[in-house]
Amino acid sequence: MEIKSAAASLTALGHEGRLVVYRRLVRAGPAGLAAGVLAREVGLAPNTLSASLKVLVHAGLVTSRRDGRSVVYAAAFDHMATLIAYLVENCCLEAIALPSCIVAEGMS
Amino acid sequence: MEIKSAAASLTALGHEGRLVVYRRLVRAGPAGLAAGVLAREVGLAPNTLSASLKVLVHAGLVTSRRDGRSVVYAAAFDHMATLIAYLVENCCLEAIALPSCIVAEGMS
DNA sequence: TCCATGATTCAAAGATACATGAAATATCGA
DNA sequence: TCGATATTTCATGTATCTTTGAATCATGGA
Repeated sequence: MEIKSAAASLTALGHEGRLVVYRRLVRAGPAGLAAGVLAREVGLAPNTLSASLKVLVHAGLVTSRRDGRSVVYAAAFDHMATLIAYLVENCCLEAIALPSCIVAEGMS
Repeated sequence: MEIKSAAASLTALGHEGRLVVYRRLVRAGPAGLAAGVLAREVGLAPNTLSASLKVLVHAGLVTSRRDGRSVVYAAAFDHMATLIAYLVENCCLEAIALPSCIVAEGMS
């Protein structure tokens, strides 16, 4: 992962509202959640949530697909795994031996 | 780690300039680096760097101590370990079994 | 086709963040 | 104390972010 992508991902998550949204999507698992359901659950206006999701999708942390009238959003677990690996490799002490532990057994 | 602290840390790192600064401090290890040296190495004006360091310190990611005429900054490795643990616990799939691997062997 | 539902886009306003020159503060040595 | 070095603070202008109401777009059913 390049530094620009890492910074974009960190910025996207560095907003309490978006972090709440992302965490809710993580709990929803790969099946994801429709935008409307998500809006009700996290207590955001539909347009506000749409803006937050746009940032998360643009950063690569979330994917979307249309399902009938709904648009279903899901956490991109592989992207988060890559981000965590970046932090471990670049932002930790003596981290050379760790990534395999995280990436291999971790998430995705 | 609380969500507010996590968001603040992610925001602090979600800025390419600050991420570069933080990575340089990580490479410097626990001994840290003086502000002036850091400014020269990352190519930032002293006052600009000072502002970036202020954000990182406020987020808890970096510590500072005065050493003579210099102020030495160092990465707070334990804080980063906590942040990574937060991401693994809250933002990953089936992460229940993982944190010990990271926190125990990881960094700090 | 027409309507209802689900979601996004647009525009505008207010709030924050960013970088920078100039000034101020802190420390040390002469 | 005086000057030099190291760093921070302040003030400023600019840019970006965030939210929200209103309008628009997309889909499916009658």
